[in-house]
Amino acid sequence: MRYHHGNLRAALIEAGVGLARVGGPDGVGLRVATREVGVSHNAAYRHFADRDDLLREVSARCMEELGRCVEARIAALPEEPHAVAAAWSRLFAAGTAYAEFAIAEPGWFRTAFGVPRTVDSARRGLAVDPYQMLADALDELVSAGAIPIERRPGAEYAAWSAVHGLSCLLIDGPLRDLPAAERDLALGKVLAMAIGGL
Amino acid sequence: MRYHHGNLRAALIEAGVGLARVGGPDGVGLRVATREVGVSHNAAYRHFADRDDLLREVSARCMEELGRCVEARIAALPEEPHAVAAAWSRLFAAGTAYAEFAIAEPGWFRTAFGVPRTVDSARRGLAVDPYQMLADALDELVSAGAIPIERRPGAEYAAWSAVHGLSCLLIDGPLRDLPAAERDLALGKVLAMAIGGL
DNA sequence: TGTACATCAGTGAACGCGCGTTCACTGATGTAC
DNA sequence: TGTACATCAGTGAACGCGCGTTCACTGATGTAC
Repeated sequence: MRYHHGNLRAALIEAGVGLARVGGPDGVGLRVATREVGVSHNAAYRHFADRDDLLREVSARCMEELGRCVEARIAALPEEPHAVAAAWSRLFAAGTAYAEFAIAEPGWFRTAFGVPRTVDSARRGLAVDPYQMLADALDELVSAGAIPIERRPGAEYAAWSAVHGLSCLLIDGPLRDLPAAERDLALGKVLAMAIGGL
Repeated sequence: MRYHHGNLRAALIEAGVGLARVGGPDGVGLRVATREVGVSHNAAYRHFADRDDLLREVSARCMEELGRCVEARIAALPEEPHAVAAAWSRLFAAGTAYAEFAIAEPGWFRTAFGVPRTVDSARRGLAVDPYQMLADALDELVSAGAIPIERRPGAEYAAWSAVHGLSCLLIDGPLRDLPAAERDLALGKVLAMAIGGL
């Protein structure tokens, strides 16, 4: 370890992401992150104003991680010539990936959403933005004629809420211990409702 | 303050509920609760195994608080002779009350859902159970013929997820700073989707 | 090409905080005789 | 009706933890002359 680390800021964020994975937002601390990187605990203050500053950065990375998951699932979709069917299956894939991410990586999921950031900072500059991907899929449905345009405003709230809510209930809430089969039923129901209700 | 408090357990839970209201689950501690009640910090160990024990109890109270809110809203509904319409409007009222509770009392809402409890302990013995109230409303819709019975299984997951997800996004998530008007639009959309999708 | 010096990025010790938890204790209560 | 004693519900001091943050510092880097 050189005296001048060279990339300490990035290293601390990466360490923070690792901590968030295990312990959620509460698991991200300055001392533990610097320890992990192998640097004295207040070297961090050269790169972050305070602990919250680091945490916000980590939270943004977690959000991106989620975005990448959704993106990958959509990219893996088979060719679908019919535009409407393609848009629906993109929406379906996005919802599935979202919920599965929450179950597979609850720490990241909690960190992505459980940290106070302004709407601006929450989305500006994100490499991949799950909310934007959802909005895009809905726009495609409208332009393909599958959804009447007058139902479009606010539709992303509805779709997002449904999938997000299930995710929350499954990882933190009363549905935490649902057996996997029941979980899949619930996910199917949620997606069917979201799609049927649009 | 008598040496023997007489009802310390209940007093500590009540203090905990007050702390949760302000600070969410993290705001509930043994020391701060005992301080609030005016008793030495480890008198609590006569009544709770540890901090988590208190927190679980407080969490259950928060869940009941939510249940009472939903219940009150339903009880305040005007007479509606048509059974189907009555059931729909009960469902609508429940969803509205749920989201409004989350916005009005985010600390309680987070404490109700953010504390690890088994499915059993999360619901057994609750004076009022929001989940049960939702399931009841759905059952009524089925028995009134408004929902075909084959769509009933899992429907509570879908409806619950939608409203719960919106609540989470509004209090902790990226929709935190949504202006009130936009918030109402979102709630309307979510409820319309939930109802349309069932 | 070498040297002086400003600037930057780390170090290490220390402070103070609030927390959960344990210990040995003491004051109050109720019950058996 | 009174007394001895077990039981219960509190007290107060202490331990140890990890945290965020501040301080004065020193080693490394790069730039002007």
